[in-house]
Amino acid sequence: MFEEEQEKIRIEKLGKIKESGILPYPYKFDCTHKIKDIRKSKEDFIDKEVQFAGRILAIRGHGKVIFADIQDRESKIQLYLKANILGESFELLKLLDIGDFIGVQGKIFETKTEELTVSVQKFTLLSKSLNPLPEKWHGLVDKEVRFRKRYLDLIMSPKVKEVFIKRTQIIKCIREFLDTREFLEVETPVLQGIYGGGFAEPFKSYYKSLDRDFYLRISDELYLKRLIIGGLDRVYEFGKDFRNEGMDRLHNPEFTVLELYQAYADYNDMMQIVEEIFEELCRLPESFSNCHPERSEGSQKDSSLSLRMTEGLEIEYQGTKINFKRPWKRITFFDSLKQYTGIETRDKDDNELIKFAQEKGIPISKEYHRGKILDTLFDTFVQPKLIEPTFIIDYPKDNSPLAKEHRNDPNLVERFESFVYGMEISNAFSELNDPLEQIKRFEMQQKFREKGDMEAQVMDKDFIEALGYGMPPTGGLGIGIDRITMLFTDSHSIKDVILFPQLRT
RNA sequence: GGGCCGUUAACUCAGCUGGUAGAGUACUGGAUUUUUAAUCCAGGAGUCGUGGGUCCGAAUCCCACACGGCCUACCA
Repeated sequence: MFEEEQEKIRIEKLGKIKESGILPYPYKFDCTHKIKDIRKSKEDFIDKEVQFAGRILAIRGHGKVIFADIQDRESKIQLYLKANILGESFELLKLLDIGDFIGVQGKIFETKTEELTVSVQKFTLLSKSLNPLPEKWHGLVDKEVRFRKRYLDLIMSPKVKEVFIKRTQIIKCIREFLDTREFLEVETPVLQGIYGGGFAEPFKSYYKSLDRDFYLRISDELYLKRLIIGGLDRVYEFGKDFRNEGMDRLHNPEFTVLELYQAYADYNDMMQIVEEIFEELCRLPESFSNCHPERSEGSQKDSSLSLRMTEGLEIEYQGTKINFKRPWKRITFFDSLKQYTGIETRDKDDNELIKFAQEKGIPISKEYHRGKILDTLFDTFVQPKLIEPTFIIDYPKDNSPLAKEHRNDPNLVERFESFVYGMEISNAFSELNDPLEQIKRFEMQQKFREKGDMEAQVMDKDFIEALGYGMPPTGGLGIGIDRITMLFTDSHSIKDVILFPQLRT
């Protein structure tokens, strides 16, 4: 380690720093301000003394004067370091490098080019860096390195920082929304003996003490419902789910989901919650970009990419304007299929459907049960067309073993999924609370499983027992946090909104 | 799983009709008291992803592998 030319030079500098009795890695530094505070009301700060800290990102030497740029979490400011102000310590600047953390004390002023600047009276090394940072102009471009060394990405690109700050704001916003409505935030097991609540292959692990296989959860559903049974009435959990499947632009093997359950509510109430949450998210302030200094013209690929403000209830995603004004469009599952395939799938038997799919060049295995065939048709013909926020409602029973039968049609369940820009964003039911019916549904899944559908859900007897004690009518909802973060940060890939996305190791 | 593209200095890239490497940034030394992709002068820095093959000679051509990107398929 640290055997590159530049690293050796820095280690030599580190030695000199130590020799001169300076701690290269001191313990703390008191800041009176953050850089964004200074930028936000710069008139108030002119000639004022401030003390703050950050990482050096650029150094421009001019003999007896040195300019440097220093960056903290939200912002950046220029330092003016002058020999006859700093005296002897001016020489120590030679031992500093781009990448080092320093604390500074100085007065705010504007240069003749109107750049907000700190005239430094005193500086303190807070951490000596040994590795050189990526190039300042192009930044870090290589996507692999960006994901593997996200810290470098964050240092080099304000846009990336902005995305992840936004992500936190989104979660916080939803949490406040739910807390206000007296939902209780809870935590349920990630390690589960029986996985359930969704269709997916799990990650498998092994617990030595119990000599038993365990699974990483694919969903929080069955545990949260147990809490509804327990009388907690309104619960939610932000959590990671894990699915042992491929990864692409929209899928990461571990991903963040919000699930919430509300007693005495149904799926119509859940639709309203989705609409309201998105309305809140559209109102989130841009707290970051407007305190970051403008980049110069023609600079950096991302000068034009700074997160766009939402205007009213409209966002722009990948060049398309999307409006979240209530009410969102609602179409039943079968109507949407009819609209986009041109055929009434409800009237067709399985063989006719398979034939139709094959004529359209969609590979469908003969073993598919009806639900899966319909699902495939939906994914192919309908989902990509759902750009504007849309609720697809009233799904066939086969694929929804945890949803309650539709009040007007025994072949359907009260379920919806919401789609935006062709992406599935949420999934919700009027929850099935009839224990005997739940047994039947699990048995049906068991049959699918025996026929080779390894994603069919597994019978969970303990859950049935819990249901046997009585669960009130309940509405349940899951929202994909990664995907809504993509929407609100105009990110093309899920990897752009997960700090450390899964990569091959 | 399939297709296309990529992997060269710490970073961003050039070099690819085969003759064993080049620029900018960064770094080092020097000049410079309002610069901001600072500028000017000088300099150091690369087992050209890995392993094979063809050839007198491979960053360059061929094969395999690894990692990545985009698209596509699967998986909700």
